[in-house]
Amino acid sequence: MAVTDEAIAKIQAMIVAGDLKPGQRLPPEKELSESLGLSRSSLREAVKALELIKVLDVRRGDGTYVTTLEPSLLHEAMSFVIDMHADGSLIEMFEVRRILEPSASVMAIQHLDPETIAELRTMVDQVDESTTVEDLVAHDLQFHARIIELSGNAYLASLLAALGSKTVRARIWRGLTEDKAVDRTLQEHHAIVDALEKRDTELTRALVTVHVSGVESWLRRSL
Amino acid sequence: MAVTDEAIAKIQAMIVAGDLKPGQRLPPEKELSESLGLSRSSLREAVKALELIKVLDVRRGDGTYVTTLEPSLLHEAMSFVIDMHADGSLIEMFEVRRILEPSASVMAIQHLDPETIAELRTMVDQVDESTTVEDLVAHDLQFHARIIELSGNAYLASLLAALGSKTVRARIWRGLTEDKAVDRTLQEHHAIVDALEKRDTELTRALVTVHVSGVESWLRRSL
DNA sequence: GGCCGACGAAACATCGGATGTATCATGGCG
DNA sequence: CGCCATGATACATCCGATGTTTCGTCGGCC
Repeated sequence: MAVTDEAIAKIQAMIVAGDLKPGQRLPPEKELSESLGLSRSSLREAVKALELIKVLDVRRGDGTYVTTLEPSLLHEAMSFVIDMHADGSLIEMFEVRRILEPSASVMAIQHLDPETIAELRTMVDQVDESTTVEDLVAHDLQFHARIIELSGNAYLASLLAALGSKTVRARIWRGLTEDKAVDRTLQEHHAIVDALEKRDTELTRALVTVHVSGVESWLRRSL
Repeated sequence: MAVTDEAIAKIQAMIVAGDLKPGQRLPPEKELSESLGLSRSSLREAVKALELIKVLDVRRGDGTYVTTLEPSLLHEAMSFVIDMHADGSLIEMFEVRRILEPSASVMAIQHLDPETIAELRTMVDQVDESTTVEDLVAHDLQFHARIIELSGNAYLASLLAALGSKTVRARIWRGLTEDKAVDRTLQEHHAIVDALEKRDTELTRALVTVHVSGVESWLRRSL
């Protein structure tokens, strides 16, 4: 194994072992490279790799820090990969979303309070047929993200966020709007909020499933 | 933005745009660094980062290639992050698995043939109470992986593979075996194969849910 | 006494080149 | 025809120099 890969493994090990805690600052590059037994250049390659997946946070002129290592990390690491795939694999990603999102929405019911319901309703009311495509995409993203976040499971939220990443969703919407499916989507969003408010788990699950499946079938037709 | 980050973005863009296709070889480091307008050292940092998440494959003495970019890429990117978390977040990860795995198993029914059933059955029959812990972990991993693979959705398989990664599962098993839950696990594996053979979707879903939940509740109790 | 700006130390950013090593294709030799 | 030596190519690693950013400190000013 290359020295750089060893360095990556060692840094990871230090984090897992707790020698390096979230938020903690790493020794200077020179120092760390010496203690790990490699050159500064090679160490920098290792650090850069760990920075890409958001494990380390390099602050120029200051130092290198371990990030919070929260579940949202998954989102970062995944979206980079997902954004590169897309297109042919969109259907498979939607299948996964169709499995996860209904359950996530049902889980959200446990954490709902009147204010949150109101917040969701306001969100849906802010858009109508006259809204621009960009705003619609933003709304859809925000609406689903908020509900998912309420599931209380950060990993779940992170996965779904990655699956519905901006790039991917924008591509879909561009096509969808042409078919005038906007009304239907907004209607469904309304219905979902209603079901959540009633704390109706079965209905929520069904509505979200239908909602996601709708886009999925459109996708299948148009490919 | 740092030149290295720009380079990462440019390479990613080239892949998305199709200028770099899977399997294709990149220009030599020197050449590419010149055309991207940075030094070889900096380019190497970019390449190393992309190599960590398995987007690029560097073959010493030969050249750097774009990988196949298959969905299994997700697994690589995710497990690195997941292996670093674990412990406190295990429950949340199991919640996600409990949502995904039953559906994946049901999807597998569509792709089952007699040979595959036999394969699964052999797998289960190969272990009993006298098996070592290591072999049990290996069996469990293999059993679930095989079923998941049969779902036909590579992203789904990749996600579940990452969630049930070796490290994570090994930790669980170590504790589970102490509670003599091995019999129960094997019994459940048998039941799952039976349900799959009968192509009973409801039963399969229920059995897998119970199976995963069993570990999950044990986890909750022991934390 | 407190605020603010200048200055210097610390740390990362980037570069260019030198040297080592693995891989592959080629051409000669048996 | 097949095997092996060899050279070209390309990545691996290191080193040292220089630029840029950030932060904390120390004075001076209000």
